[in-house]
Amino acid sequence: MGNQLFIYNTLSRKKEAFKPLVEGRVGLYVCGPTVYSDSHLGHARPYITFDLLYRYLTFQGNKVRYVRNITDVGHLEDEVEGAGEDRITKKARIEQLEPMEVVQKYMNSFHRNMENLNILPPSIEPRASGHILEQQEMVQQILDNGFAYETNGSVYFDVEKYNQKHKYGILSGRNLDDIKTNTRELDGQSEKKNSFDFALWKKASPEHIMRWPSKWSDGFPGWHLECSVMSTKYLGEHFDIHGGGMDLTFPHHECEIAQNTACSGSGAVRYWMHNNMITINGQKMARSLGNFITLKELFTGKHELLYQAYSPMTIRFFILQAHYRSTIDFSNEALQASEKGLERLMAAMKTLGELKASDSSTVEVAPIMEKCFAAINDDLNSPIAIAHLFDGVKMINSIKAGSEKISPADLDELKEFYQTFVFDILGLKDEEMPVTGNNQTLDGAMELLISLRKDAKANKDWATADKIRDELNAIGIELKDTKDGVEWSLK
RNA sequence: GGUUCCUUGGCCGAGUGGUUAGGCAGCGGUCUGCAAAACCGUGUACGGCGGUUCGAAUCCGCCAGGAACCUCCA
Repeated sequence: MGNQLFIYNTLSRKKEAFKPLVEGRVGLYVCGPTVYSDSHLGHARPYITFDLLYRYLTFQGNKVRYVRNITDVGHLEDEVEGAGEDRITKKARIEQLEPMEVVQKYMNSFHRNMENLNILPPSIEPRASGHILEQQEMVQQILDNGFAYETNGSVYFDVEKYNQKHKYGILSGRNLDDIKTNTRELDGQSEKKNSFDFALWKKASPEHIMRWPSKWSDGFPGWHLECSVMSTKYLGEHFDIHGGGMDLTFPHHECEIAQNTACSGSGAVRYWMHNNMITINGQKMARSLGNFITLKELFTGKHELLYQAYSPMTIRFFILQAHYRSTIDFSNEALQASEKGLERLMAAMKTLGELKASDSSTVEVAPIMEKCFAAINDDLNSPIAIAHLFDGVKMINSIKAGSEKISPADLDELKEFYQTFVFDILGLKDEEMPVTGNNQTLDGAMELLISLRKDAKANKDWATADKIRDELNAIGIELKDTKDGVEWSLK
């Protein structure tokens, strides 16, 4: 019980004890990005959330196969704007690039962002364009099973027929009758029996560059197919966890379930997990709404809404300070608070490493460790875990100040715990700029200035001492007089 | 219009019936030649109105405001 992970399953709308299909092995699939522009803050959330899950499951001793796809085929654009072109094709035309060049460019940028955020790479990162044959096979299988029909070279999923045998809408809590009365009429639906049917294979219009031959037409796979296909291929017909943003619940994940069920007779996924959105002024941050800030802009501070740059770890910590199923609101104030909080935590980590043990403890280390693990076990409640880590920070500082004592055994345990929990599980890292090492000339000059200032201070020549400090500050070097001597850093 | 969800102190954000969330800011203090930093301590809350209960931020109802999904979307 103590080490039992509970996760909230969208399918049951309850927290459930997580038991992998095969003891000690976990199959995890997460919807990856469509690579047609730079990732924004909102995109960081699922990848950080599921990175935490991946790290924790691994820490628990599971062998985890983590599959996260790259969508490089391009989903259909809004008909009004894109006139049937997919997003990648459209972007290619604007930038005068080959579609695959666009894909490569933004995939590289995505990978850089992920590395910056200390997000571990998945075990397999399959690309939709590399699984066209498998997708065609699944289309055929669904056709053979009688849950799809072909019209003008396109193949559509027959939702009504599916619903007669299985239930459509189990994940999002919808029923077909409601959908029938509430689905808007969109262009290009004349080919479909019903507006809520969705494409499995789409015939390409003449201007559509990304296309593949098939027995139905030269075209491209449907919106939702790749995840069904690639999860099945790498994780099997049944696997443990599928994650993604809440906005994908319907229709994307609902359709995935329908496709898998239409193929094999049952859904593939045992636990569906959905992270909530990042908002800005209370509204969802989204590419389509134009209210997004890219990760690159956050890291460099180059965006009109940003007061300053925020480091990748500040972003990671900011996201971990909210529970993944709650919305989290972007603001400079919130990010600055996270930055300060993270600095405090990291400073305590350093202090912990330098702590001296006494012969006995006046503090208890076990409760903190237990509470942190209990929090993560409770549906990845990272904000609670972090709150308990801060209780530990207070304890660490008190030991340093001498008002509390810690035994050698407790100290070892505490060190080991913080190392594991903060770095390995939460995936934070110390990103403090190295003060020395990159420029020996500068180091030497600084040593000289600090030593001159020390002499001035010894002579109570405050004018000279302050001049050195203030003028260094003016050119971007900060001096701090600490108990352990003078520290300097580039601002 | 349909479905689902949210409303916590100056800000962010936990918390599902009784016990301090936590971070940031503020305030007080320690340290310091001064400053900064650091550390310690500390107040303010549960959208409104009813109801259930010995007791509700937490359960129920109504009202107000907001959001997500229903269309690509993390």
